[in-house]
Amino acid sequence: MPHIPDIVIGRLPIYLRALNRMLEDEQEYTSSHELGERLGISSAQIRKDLSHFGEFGKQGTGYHVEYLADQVKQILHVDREWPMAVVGVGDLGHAIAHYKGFKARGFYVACLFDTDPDKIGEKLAELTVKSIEDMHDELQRLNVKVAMLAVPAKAAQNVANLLAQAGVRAILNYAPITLAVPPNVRVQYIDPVAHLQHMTFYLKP
Amino acid sequence: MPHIPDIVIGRLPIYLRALNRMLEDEQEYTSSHELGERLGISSAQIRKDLSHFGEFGKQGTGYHVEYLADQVKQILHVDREWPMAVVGVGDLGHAIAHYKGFKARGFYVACLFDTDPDKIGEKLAELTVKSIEDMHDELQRLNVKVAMLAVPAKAAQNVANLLAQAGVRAILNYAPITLAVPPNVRVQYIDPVAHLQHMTFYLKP
DNA sequence: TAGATTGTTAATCGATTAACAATC
DNA sequence: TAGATTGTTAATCGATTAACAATC
Repeated sequence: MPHIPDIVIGRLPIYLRALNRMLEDEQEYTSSHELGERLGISSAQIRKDLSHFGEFGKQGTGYHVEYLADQVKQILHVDREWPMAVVGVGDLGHAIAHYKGFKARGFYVACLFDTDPDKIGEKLAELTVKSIEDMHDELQRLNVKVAMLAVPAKAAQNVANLLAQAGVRAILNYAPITLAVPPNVRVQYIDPVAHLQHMTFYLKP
Repeated sequence: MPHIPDIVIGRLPIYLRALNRMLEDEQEYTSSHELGERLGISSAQIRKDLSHFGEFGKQGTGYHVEYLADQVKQILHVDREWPMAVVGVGDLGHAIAHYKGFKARGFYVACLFDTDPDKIGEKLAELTVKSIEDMHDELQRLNVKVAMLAVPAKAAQNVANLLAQAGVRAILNYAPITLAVPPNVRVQYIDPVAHLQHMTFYLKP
């Protein structure tokens, strides 16, 4: 597996999402054409993307949905359940902690942190909110490599530093700010307002 | 303004985010180099992107932060406040309804909808949750063109159809499913798990 | 066998970058 | 003036698509 473009990796979760949907509908086989049609992507791109990782289809019949889903899960390393930390238990942190959809897709919330003394000690989705002070030790103890960052923008960079120091390697950042992190740490951004602004460009007022 | 690549539009909100940050820090001027360094983007790309829309800088001194921010806001049509509908008031819908960050960036939540009779009538952030049955009329009345979709995956496509029929032109979809919509409706996706899976690819287990 | 669909190659398309004259 | 930085052009780089032999 040499030199796979990051943009290809970014599409695999989308493919997996569609495959899971087909599995729910008890569909046994699919094709690059069908998958492409559903996702608004060309069939050629889907075949090319998958070809980076192996040969998963059969001429004439296409792809076995369950088999392909299993393969993509392996490729993305979500054929297991990654423990995650959630930092910041405001409204968003609560919603994340209660969300039921992680397990089926390779993750679970293993611990919660906040700085607010009123929140520390709070019970939430079978977990107790801990202080940021205890974060380093807890992350090491639970072997947490993945974190979701749901704190105010002002606090985000500082928390990111602490996470990196504690060995976290992947941060999903909900704060509307670009983070600076060491090269061995990956960051992905969730900024709903940025998506909204992207769309209003095309809206004639 | 002919033929501007969509990928360029997608970066403008990121630029705007950084400019707002600089404004908060009372920084008067910036350069494509500084902006690029902060965002992990080349300075050439930033200059090229902006050049699609006009000439906003001065040789030698760079860009006036406030002026550029105002221009980008105009380009994205967020020099106003767009009323939004939120459909689905579960944990996520609650978090969205309570979120304070929309106004400053060009949006506000104007109405809330759900199908659950237990939730209809509930007061939430100064708004009353309405039935999906009333959605069409309410959206027309409030002239809502933008919606956030926070319902379960199973219900999402159906709600998207209703939104499109009611004249909504931009949908921010939190359900982990690709939607089929008429060509005059734009959709953006927020799938946190997809981002997590993107990152675990690079994590050696 | 005939029809369908893969995986792959080569061609096309589009985006990013490097370089620099213009100029504040 | 000297230094800095823009906007733009042309070159480079990379991603997407079209086409098709292979084959189920």
